[in-house]
Amino acid sequence: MTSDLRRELILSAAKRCFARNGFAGTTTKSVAAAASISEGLLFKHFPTKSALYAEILAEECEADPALNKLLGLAPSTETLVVLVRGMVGHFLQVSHAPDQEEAQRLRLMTNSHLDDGEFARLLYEKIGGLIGPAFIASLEQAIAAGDASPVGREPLNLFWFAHHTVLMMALTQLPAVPCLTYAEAAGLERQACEFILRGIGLTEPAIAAHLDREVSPDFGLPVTAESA
Amino acid sequence: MTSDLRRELILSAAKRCFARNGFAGTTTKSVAAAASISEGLLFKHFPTKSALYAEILAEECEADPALNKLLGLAPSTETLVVLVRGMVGHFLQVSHAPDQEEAQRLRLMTNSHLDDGEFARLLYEKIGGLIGPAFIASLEQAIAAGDASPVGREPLNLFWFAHHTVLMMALTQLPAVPCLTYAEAAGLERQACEFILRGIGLTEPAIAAHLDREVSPDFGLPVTAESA
DNA sequence: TTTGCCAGAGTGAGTGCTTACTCACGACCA
DNA sequence: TGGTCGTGAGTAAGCACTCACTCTGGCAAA
Repeated sequence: MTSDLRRELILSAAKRCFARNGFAGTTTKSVAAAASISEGLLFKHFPTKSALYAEILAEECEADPALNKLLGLAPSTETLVVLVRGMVGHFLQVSHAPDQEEAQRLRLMTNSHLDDGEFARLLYEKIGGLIGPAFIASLEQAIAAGDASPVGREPLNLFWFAHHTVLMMALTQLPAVPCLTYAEAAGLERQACEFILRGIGLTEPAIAAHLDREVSPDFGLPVTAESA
Repeated sequence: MTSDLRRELILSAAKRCFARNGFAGTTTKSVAAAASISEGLLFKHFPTKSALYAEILAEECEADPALNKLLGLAPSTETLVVLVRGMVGHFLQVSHAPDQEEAQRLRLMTNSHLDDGEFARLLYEKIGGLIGPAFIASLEQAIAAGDASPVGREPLNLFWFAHHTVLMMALTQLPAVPCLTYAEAAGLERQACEFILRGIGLTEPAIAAHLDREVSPDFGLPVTAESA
């Protein structure tokens, strides 16, 4: 097997381990076992456990393919709703998605908050830089169109409030037995969307009008930077 | 020194260690050092490291003194605003509070989400059981008074959305270098309150009227169950 | 084609150190 | 004098990390 391929396999296995057990809770032995290699070989590819972890975090900061189509949409109330809806839908799927890719990212992200926060900071900067402008532009358009009341001078904060709400929702659903059971789970996505859209200032009629439309399935996707 | 007092000192020291480093990242040696005793004595009081951790989590589920006055208030729009304002104020103080007591609780809570979630589940049940009814009653009163529009059939979910927003805000501010820097930090508390109050359905006039009032300093307190 | 060689993939039994946990024994006090 | 608070030097297991070694495939010389 080539060195590069082996590296990737190790990184993939290690990501699973670190996401599930945190840095201190993960042993190099367990990573080697997960990658089906000896510990010796592991250390041929990565000089230390820390270096391996650092590389995983760095890798998670890269790339974000499917997000771009969202950001390419023209600013409008509709785009704003699609954005929020995509964000909510994306995070609510985290715990159910089969590949666990997003759950791993959420775990790494949360672990970072409890650690030095550096990884989380990078990711927040990335997310804010990517989605922030589109969010703000659409919110301004919505205000201009009379679909939203202007609230406060810091629309980006509103975006973060929305992000916080759904990220924490996903976090409560992460364990095998969820930490929190929401009432009427069927309508949860809709309820969360409404809460957020009202929170950022959209009017009731605008919310009702846009949420009752069907949304293109293409848009129910990413938001933690990089998609599944 | 009496056995009971020693126990308490150990628990307090251990809580600090576990909160900062998580379970796997904490050594019994470091706990003993933090409590200024030998490891031997530590194991005289607690049979295993796990038992010590379990006791800390169990202890965190107890008691909640200053919260009761909030819950004793008559249901009303005013009470609802006071409640939300208290919740926001409480969580925004978490990272700045000198005693770190609340920061520790937040760390334990977050760690639980990444673990089996059992501790978080207990705490959510407790919080929901305590504050939920008061929140719902006040929201219904607000609707009856015309201060809020009725939205959805599950008001408790709205409470959790609000809780999520502020808990995540606190989490981003936990590391020495915050993960996220909000625009216009001075007005942040106000902005978060407005976001939440709008989100749960309060009308703009009602929000403006109640948020512009001064709030009694007694109410800026707890919400994670048990106060500082 | 065969032979000899070598770079690098891969191993597993180590290394010393740290970990959770124990135990024999002193210090203090009713 | 017995109980219990407290210690510090253990122990075995587990940790991150190393090293001497084998195996394999490709390639140039014979």
